[in-house]
Amino acid sequence: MSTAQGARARARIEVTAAIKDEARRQLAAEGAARLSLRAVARELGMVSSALYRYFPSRDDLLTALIIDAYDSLGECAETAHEPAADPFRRWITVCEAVRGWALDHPHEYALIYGSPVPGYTAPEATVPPAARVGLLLIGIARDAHRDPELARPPLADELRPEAERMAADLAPDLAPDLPPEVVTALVAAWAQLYGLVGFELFGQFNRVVEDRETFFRHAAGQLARGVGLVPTTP
Amino acid sequence: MSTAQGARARARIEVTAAIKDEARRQLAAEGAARLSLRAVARELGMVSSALYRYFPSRDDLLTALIIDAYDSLGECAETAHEPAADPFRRWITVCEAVRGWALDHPHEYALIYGSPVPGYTAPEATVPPAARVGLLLIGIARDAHRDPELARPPLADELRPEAERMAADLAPDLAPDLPPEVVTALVAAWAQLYGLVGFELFGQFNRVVEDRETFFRHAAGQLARGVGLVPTTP
DNA sequence: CCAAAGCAAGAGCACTGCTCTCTAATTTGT
DNA sequence: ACAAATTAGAGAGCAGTGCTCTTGCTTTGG
Repeated sequence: MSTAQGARARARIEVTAAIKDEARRQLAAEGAARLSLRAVARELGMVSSALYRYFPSRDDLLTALIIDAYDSLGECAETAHEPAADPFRRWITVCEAVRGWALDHPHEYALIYGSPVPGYTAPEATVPPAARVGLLLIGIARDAHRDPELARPPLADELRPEAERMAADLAPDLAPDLPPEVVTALVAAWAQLYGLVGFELFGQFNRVVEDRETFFRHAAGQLARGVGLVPTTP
Repeated sequence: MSTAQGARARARIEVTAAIKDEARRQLAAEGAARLSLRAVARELGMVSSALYRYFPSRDDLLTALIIDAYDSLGECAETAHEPAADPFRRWITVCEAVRGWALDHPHEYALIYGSPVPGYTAPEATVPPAARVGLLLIGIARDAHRDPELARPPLADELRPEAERMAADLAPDLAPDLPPEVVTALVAAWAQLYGLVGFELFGQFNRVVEDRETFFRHAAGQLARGVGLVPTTP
């Protein structure tokens, strides 16, 4: 007797998982560019052509790994998150979780936030998992800005009219309840966070920054300040 | 009659240049991962093995392209730089030059600031050209902080002792004449600048930021503020 | 002027992604 | 329960890759 879905279907999801596991191992060991379908199949004791029943191309395998990586990072950040703490602490915690995950999974981080594989465009399916960390940060800012004591990040004085229009275009779909300048600062901080992590990960800080842990904590704190999570202490 | 170095030597540098040119064309057209030694040789009408007389491996060709890219970016930033303007304007100009170069040369930007090629570690020769933009930014900050009116970026209050030690370790070799907290802010701004550019370039801002030009200018302005290039206007 | 060094060419190895055909097993419809 | 349809795996094969080695030829330097 077989289960509702039949033995074949179950074998399929098992093999699919095994392929992804082995592919992830090779990814972690060698990097995305050296991930080889044939090597994965070889390691799994199957012939390479059989693998194409599960993933129609190498790019499809990579897409699956990308989605998993986004989810892994998102889950890591969500787990680390302490919703009860104050906004500043929450912000730092999430940022450090992102950095920690990146240091633990450098090749997967490179896969999702490094240069995209040429000719490869991420399908729509990657969007929701990719947004998880961003949503977390938005949530922190949202909670924080219930407190009227907090500073609003100022728009640069120079080109305020343009900047205000830009910020207004930016805000609505993303976080309608937050002031436009906060959303702007948030998006910038989001990108800058990945700049910090990427530079550390890809070796740009070698021989420049020694105590990277402290440096990152400090920089993340400044980002929080930019988003207006820190009360102005004059 | 041949020149001092002989015809053979001249042919060598010509062929070397032709190889790099063709490689750069393929890089721009297809990206680093699809750059093929054989294709370069084919396009140049020579056989692939002949190419190894000029570049002992594909990685060496890539290294040459990386150095050229760093130099191209550095020169672009230095050309755009207006040493006579005020620090804020100088900062913005250099940042926008970096962004512009990145948008014009996406694959070359990905090559130098994206995920490193697996197993590839940049040789020492890449360090000086890679530092050009950084030195430019340091110079701007140095000039700016001759003005005592400018704000010093504050260290985060939370962990000031650690942060001060970190900043002190960071400063000496980089810019001994600048206050440690400025150097810290500078290094962070440097990384964050590349986070902003990378996110735009690699599509992370799709459907999020529409007016990217204005957004970037604003964010770069905030970076300048973080480095203390803007007088505090209370 | 002749040996030494530098060069292009070709063949070849081990590898890659991917397609095709063929066989065997399993699921499904009647 | 049995035939039909679907599906998994195996193998051969194609076009491409980086790279090495050997073979002649040309330029160079003593």
